[in-house]
Amino acid sequence: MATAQKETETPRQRYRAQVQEEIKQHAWEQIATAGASALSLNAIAKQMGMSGPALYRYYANRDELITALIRDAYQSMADAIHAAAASGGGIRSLGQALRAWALEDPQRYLLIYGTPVPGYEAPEDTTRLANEVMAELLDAAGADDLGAMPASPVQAHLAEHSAWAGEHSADPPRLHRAVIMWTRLHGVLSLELAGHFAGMGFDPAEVFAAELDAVAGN
Amino acid sequence: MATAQKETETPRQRYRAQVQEEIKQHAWEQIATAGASALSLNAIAKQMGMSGPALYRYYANRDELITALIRDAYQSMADAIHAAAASGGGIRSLGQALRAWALEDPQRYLLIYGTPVPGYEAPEDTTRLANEVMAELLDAAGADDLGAMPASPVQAHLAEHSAWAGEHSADPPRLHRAVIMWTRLHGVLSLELAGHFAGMGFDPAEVFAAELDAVAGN
DNA sequence: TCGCGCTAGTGATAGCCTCTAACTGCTGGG
DNA sequence: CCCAGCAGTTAGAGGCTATCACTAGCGCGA
Repeated sequence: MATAQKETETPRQRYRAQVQEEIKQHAWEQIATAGASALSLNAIAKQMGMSGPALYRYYANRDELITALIRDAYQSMADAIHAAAASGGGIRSLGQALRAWALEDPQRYLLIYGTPVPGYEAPEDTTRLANEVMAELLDAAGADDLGAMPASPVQAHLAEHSAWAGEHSADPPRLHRAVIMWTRLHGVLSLELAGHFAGMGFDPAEVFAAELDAVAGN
Repeated sequence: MATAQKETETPRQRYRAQVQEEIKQHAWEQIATAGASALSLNAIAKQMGMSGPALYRYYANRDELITALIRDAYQSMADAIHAAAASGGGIRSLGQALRAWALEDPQRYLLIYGTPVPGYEAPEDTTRLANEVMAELLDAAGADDLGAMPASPVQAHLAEHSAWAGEHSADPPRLHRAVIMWTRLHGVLSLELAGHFAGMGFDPAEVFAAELDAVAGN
């Protein structure tokens, strides 16, 4: 069968994929405890009982491994958002799902939204996944009443540059709500994850929930 | 004079301070072009025409240098905010000043608000500077009409945990406005600096200005 | 089933990095 | 004017990424 060519995996390919997965798992453990900048291929190799250069059979260099991790992080986020959207709780449940996903592994969130390396260019498929997430936000942005979003200059501006919004590109209030949902939730979440609320005593969850309410239009 | 003891700087002290300043300047150049993770003491030493270990006379280790840079970044931000507050343009001019300061050197902003290293603990005086900035936000939060901030659960919660707010700790709407000013502006700004709006076509300045309007109560 | 090609893994090595240790030579304060 | 202390040096340990030349064995095609 001509189509089976793709389905059939040789034992070698299977082994290869398995080892790549194991490498990523060890990498996640390192990142979770010491951050992405401390990730060491050497240390991973030792943990797996093999000697340094062997890893280069599986990832051409450190950047390629990190890129694979970023890809997985995006995928994981998209899955979480998608699941929340599918269960149909509207903006609030989607926002809470995002927060839960971020708190589950802060460094995973920061791998996507943290400090970028100046030269780094995100690969094509991660922007595709980012667009998927935006599409989900746009869908959710229409679930609640949009009457609470009065026309404003920024809506006009967003409507003029709305190629990213796909089918919803002609709905200015919706574009606006999707954008502020993204920026406001990220604002609270990233400050919380970075520990900037640490000494202040209040509960970030309360602020997050309030922002979620504000976005939903209360 | 007993008091002159502190004022008088020996030539050695002066030289020392001067070299420390020069080291920081080279460090900023490196950070601006390649990010904080790529900062190399060795490279700085070579740029200054001296050999590696000499720098350890001035900073005990890499972390101490980075801490000094973070301190300077906080100070610079506090100065910018303070100048904007002093010129009295209210929330909007303060927000625009913050954005201008951040865009002037993105990596400097990210040194404060970017991905933290898990083990890192901010030194005492940076939290003092952070509090200064918050105090400025709290002052500005009262400049415009607070009637646009209806009572809400989060205001009650913030009022219960408001030790960080100093003299304004008994003014729930003001606390709330200061917090959302912080989180919302940071939300837009950090996504812009990290390049997450890159492929979308709209102007981050418009979104930023709209958020500023929303905080001011329009 | 046999043989060979390809692949996984090895050690050696170059070139970075941080940071320590031992040493030298200048300088400025008493 | 002299010597304590400070700046700067070289050497080196131990970490990292990454390349190279090599070996050993798996599994595909004949």
